[in-house]
Amino acid sequence: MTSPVVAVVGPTAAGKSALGIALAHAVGGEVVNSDSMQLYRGMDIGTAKLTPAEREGVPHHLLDVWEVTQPASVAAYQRLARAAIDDIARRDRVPLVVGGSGLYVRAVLEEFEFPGTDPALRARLEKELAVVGPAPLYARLTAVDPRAAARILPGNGRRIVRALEVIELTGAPFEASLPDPIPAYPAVQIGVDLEPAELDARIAARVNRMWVAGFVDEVRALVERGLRHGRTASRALGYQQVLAYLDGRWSSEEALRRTVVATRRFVRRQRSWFRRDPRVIWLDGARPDLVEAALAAVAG
RNA sequence: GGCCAGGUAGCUCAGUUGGUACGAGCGUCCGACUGAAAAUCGGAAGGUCGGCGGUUCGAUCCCGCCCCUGGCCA
Repeated sequence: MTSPVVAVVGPTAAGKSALGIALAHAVGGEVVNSDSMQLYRGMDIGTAKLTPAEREGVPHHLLDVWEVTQPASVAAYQRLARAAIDDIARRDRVPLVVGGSGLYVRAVLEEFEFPGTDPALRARLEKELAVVGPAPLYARLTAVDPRAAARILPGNGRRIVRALEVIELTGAPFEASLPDPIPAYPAVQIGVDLEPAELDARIAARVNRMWVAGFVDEVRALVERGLRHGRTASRALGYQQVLAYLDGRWSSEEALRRTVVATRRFVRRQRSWFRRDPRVIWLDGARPDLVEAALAAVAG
């Protein structure tokens, strides 16, 4: 019997990476990253990616696989992650999916089929959105697929465009809500979180440390490699703010401050995503016996 | 000490020619989320309108005094 996949989820800065390492040592596991931004090569300081030394010899998969100019893709990630998990399991090791990108985690752990995409069609719709705004596109969606329209808010241009893309591409309606979960692997999900005040303090400290560690230089170097043309990477937390600083729009202090604030907002979204999944077993990241508690949860 | 500007939501500010503040942006809280998800979008809670007194049927808006902040002068 193959061992279940263990997922470590929760808001940023709560201690997922460290727990992942500890669990890997304890159960003979390997980490599969499920943090959308850590997939980018060169985005290290700003994503709080573990350094090779901090990985303590534990193999990590799906770090540094994309160039910053490449747009991120859940579907692509899904294929890569499943291949990594299958490979780890085949070697009788335990796959540990560690990261805070909720959709990515679900896409891997559950039966989740993404309809296709068509870059040209997408570009056309996005251009239209930029020119006329979401209202006309929403009206069209309402006419073509009222069910999908009812589930997407009229102002959400991004989702409207995607829905229209899928409908045009497949000729079928777009399922605009999350399906009931059907596990793709037997899995245990461990949620790590901290008291709000404590997590806020950790975030502020972490972002300050990033600046001291040369985050601005990291962004400068990535600009040379095309960061500004990266649809996804250029919008990553912190990177987005430092780019504004490099453009002279904000001072360095302002960029730092706004990164802290934006990270708090991100934490809220992560919580609201993971909280709705009743299967997640929540543990306080501050408890001294965190690793033991997590192992107990894994053992069932 | 004198002059000027200003004190309205947690923050930065609109506004009311005197009649219950349609306040805005940001923050905060809650939620949605199927190929950008560290993205995108929605909802809610927050206000003794600096203090005291006066004028008025009625004052956040007018008058007086006081307190506080910034600038200029001395």
